[in-house]
Amino acid sequence: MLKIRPATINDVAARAGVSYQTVSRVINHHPSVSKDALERVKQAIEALNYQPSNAARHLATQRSKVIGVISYGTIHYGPAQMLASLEKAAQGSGYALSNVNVSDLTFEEIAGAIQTLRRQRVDGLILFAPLIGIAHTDLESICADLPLVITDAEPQPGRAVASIDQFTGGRLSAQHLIQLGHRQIALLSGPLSWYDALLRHQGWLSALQQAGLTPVATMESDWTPASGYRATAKLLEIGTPFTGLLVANDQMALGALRALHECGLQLPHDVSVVGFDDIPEAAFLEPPLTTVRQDFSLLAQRSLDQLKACIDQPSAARHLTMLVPELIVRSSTAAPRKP
Amino acid sequence: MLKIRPATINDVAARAGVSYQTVSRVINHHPSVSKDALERVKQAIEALNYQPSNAARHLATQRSKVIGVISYGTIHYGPAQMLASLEKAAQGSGYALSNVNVSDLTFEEIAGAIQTLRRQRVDGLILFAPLIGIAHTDLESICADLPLVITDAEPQPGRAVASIDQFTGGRLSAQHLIQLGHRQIALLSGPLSWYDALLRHQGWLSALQQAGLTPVATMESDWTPASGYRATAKLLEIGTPFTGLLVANDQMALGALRALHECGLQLPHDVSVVGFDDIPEAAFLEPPLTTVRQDFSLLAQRSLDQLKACIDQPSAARHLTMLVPELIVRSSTAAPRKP
DNA sequence: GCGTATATTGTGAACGCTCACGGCAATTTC
DNA sequence: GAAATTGCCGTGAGCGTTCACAATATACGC
Repeated sequence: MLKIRPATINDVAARAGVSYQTVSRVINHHPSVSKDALERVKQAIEALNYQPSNAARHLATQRSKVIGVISYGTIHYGPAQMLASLEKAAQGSGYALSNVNVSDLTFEEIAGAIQTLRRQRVDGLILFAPLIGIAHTDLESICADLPLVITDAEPQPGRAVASIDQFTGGRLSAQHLIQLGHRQIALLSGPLSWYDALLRHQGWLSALQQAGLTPVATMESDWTPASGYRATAKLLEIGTPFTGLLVANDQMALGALRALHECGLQLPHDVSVVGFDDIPEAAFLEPPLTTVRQDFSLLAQRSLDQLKACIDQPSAARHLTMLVPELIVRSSTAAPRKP
Repeated sequence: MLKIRPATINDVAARAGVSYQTVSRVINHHPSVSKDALERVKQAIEALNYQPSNAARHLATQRSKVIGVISYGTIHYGPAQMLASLEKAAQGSGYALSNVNVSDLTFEEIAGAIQTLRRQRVDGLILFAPLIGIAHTDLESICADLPLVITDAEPQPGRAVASIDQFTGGRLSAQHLIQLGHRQIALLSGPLSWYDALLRHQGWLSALQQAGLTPVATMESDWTPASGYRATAKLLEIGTPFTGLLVANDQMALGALRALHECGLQLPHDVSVVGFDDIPEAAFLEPPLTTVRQDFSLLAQRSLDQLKACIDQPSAARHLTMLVPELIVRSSTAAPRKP
């Protein structure tokens, strides 16, 4: 397999008996090409299996047609969904995606990712990472000149943001338990360094407060089933009385379910549990999990739309898109057993 | 935000008072640059926040430093893992990744994806898609000139392949049930158009056959918990007698578990279930799931290593890397209840 | 002090494409 | 029938970088 150079615009031109410019016109669908030339060029393209070089186009047009994504934790359900959806959406509108997954949420990592994407001269950036603890002025300093959409992070004045309203999501799940009659509610948060984990937590607190309640316990875990299991086991061990458990994602809820089972508790009669995400597994857990569903596919589409708007009209006002999540009631929640 | 052109090598050269070539030497770590010039150039780079343009480099060097990935079903656990691992591995060795996720396993889709990646002049291709039904001669015809590693598809003579040995994985799980004493075993496969689903299935059959058994039932589902639930419910409905259930992935196993629970069956005493994948949830199901673990991170690394070898020494012999999966025994399997 | 080796630097061309412009027919206009 | 318009096509330059080569400066040997 000796490396054969791909055909160039000149090869096509020579074969079709026209100038390279005419070929360029054809591949860019420029109208002023004669029927005859068009046909010859098309045949030559076909015969040589010619594909225009993105790199050369990029250099000539100063647009890379690539958008950069900075993501975090793509092994988790939500981010993985989002990424897949973004890719699909980008494909549909002629952009390629370049993803950099940061392994730590430090400023250095983010800055490094931005450098990487800068080398690719991405036309815009979608920041899909929880950015707590990273000063937005710092962020501003390294990508002031890049069209940027922030997703899953704190809204900033003047910044385009597309997000799912995690606060409302948290409120919805807490209100659900409250309406069922629960008064002793424990909270199992995700890592509060994640912006969405924090917002869900705040949403819970807001709803509880409104009902005149305070949580009987508050725990923080790391999104994994194992951590949810440990936290719940601990809660049971120290004998905290609770009839409702709000969990920040379905995977941790799964761990919690397991801990509750092992303790011989009946769900939902002894304890009601609400998750978050509606992973495909949620409906098939024991019992099927009441949870909050987020539409990642729509979020991806909106983020991309906003970014394209930023790219095309750099002067246009940035706005804020908020998608409201949806409560999915299944069998892991019910009215508390009468004492 | 008016679009400011990023600094070029010439800007840096002018600022440092050297020629552009010297700057090129600095960014490529060429030795013959004087201490003095090196320092000045470095400062200028810093001051201008200069990043070399990948596109221009690509054009000049004829290497894009991008590797293309064609993937399928990245919303599922395995592919998502693989993709994340690949990206990490690529980052570590100076390559960027360009992923195209095909939504159908038709030749047209694959060909289209390859066209897209050709435009990017990827240095190599990792085909991470089950390719049953796609003639390898067809594949050969569209990417004979591209370094290619096939993962998760049928090995081809002369093609580099890195794969997890799904057949052995299937055998392992079946042997486990057989050793426990099960004789009535039902099979719940993934879509047999996926190469790995097929191999797992064949692995099961091979082990059963070796023990002189035939499956009491064979079903095919679509990887989702919902499909696993439906298939198992049907199995129970028609009264098939079985004590062991082999399932092609953990998500379907989850659905199966649910169906068994609903029927009032005790696990593992009435029925033993073995899954596949070892998703993070598996250890926390009710009961914790016996399953087969695949090391995607290692697979990604090996695939990339092979691809780099293909790129660097086009004439070297291709070989076949097979990773052996591991049986993880938990509580969803036990000896069958004595009749 | 002169030729020669060595270290450092600069110049021209090329990579594959698009953009701005200019040229030439064929057609239209008066 | 000359001038203006239109449709189609080609030429030159440039995008930001690297490569091959040439040029200069410095050091060394005798």
